[in-house]
Amino acid sequence: MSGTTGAAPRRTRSDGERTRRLVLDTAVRLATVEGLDGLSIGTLARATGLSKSGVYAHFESKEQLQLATVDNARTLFIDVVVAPTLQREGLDRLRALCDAFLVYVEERTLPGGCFFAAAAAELGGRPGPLRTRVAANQKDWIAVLTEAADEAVARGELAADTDVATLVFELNALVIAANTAFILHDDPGVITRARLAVDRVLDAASPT
Amino acid sequence: MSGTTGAAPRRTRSDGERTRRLVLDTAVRLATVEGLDGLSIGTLARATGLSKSGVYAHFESKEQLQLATVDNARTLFIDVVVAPTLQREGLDRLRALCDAFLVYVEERTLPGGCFFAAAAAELGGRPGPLRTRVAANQKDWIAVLTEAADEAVARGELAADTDVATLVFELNALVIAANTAFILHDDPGVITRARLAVDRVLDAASPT
DNA sequence: GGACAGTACGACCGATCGTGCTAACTTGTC
DNA sequence: GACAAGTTAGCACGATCGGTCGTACTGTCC
Repeated sequence: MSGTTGAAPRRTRSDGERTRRLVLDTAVRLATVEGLDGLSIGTLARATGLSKSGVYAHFESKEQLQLATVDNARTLFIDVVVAPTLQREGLDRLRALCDAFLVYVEERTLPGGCFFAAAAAELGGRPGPLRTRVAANQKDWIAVLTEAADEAVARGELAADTDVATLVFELNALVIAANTAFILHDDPGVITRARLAVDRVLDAASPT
Repeated sequence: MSGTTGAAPRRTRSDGERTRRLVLDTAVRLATVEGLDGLSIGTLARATGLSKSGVYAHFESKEQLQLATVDNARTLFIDVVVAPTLQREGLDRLRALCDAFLVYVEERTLPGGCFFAAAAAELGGRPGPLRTRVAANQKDWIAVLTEAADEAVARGELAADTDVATLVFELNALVIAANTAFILHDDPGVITRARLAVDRVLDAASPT
């Protein structure tokens, strides 16, 4: 049906970057539901309204697309969760980080919950560049939490003998578990429970 | 190469059930790495040495195979994690449950870690019979933990005013986070850290 | 005003996907 | 020894997979 007649809207040159971002933003959203591997070029093309090769033109391979998707998810995570807490410090910031993560989940910023929680579970057992990059991002997140916790200890807002690594492990476990349960059971109550648990953990580490 | 000559070993009639179990056991192991959706009939055939139709003969559809795989994973989980703690009671049993789970992860009983952790992350955002069944199993696990914790409170091994639901949420979060981190980073240290955190949480809830 | 890099399309490739159908062969029952 | 039931393999299907190719159009630079 679509003849060779040029009735279609013409593309300007700078539309390339915009299209690339559209593809990657769509990829991040889709990947939280279908998984990074379940995400197919065809699905991505349909979701963006492009043709398969139109999508493919921006990436040299599917793996490159997946890597770019991870990077895009990182940017989004930083914007939504980390950046808003940058002007806070110490314990205040630590609480803000946990809360921002829970808001990011409960507001369904991404349809399938936290991108990195999904990616970590999917790629965990499969060595390769993708897993490496996801793991690095996860470590960065732990480092952000650790930095805030260390600062809280230095300021005397948490007990001086606090085992920061274990504390951070606990906090991360709580918010990730909230993400999983929220997505799996569609139950907003688990977010509330996670907030309660975060408070309890931080209170337990408060200086005597 | 394989001609029509019947040189292959003949199967006895009761081999059907055995083959079905072989397929399902293989499916559980593979699913922790490839995901329940990433698992394909062809891969499963290759891994078991059967032909594609030989695998398929035991199930009416791929979804039925997936559901049977979930049920098989449930049986394995009960055998490995829950059953060994049945003769214990109260706080002792609660500790044993957490520890058994961590052993189940650290010994790589399944190559991709806990089956249900992987399945929950994969199917979370996708409503359907599969997600429903996975969610039900997850609730059962929480119920097992809750039962032990309630008993511990009743026996006075945990403080009478313990918020059992939040405590169980915390314990589950810790062991699941250990699973994810262990698989993602190949780091046995996180198991140790999780044990530490479990002890801390339980100690914090001990009666005054 | 060409040359050129960028952008997007449709057609197509071999491989694999889930799923049927049929045939060969085994075992247990009569 | 015939026969039903069960078990597995072979083969083929339409669809979709990741990926390539040739083509047409765009804006930019010389």
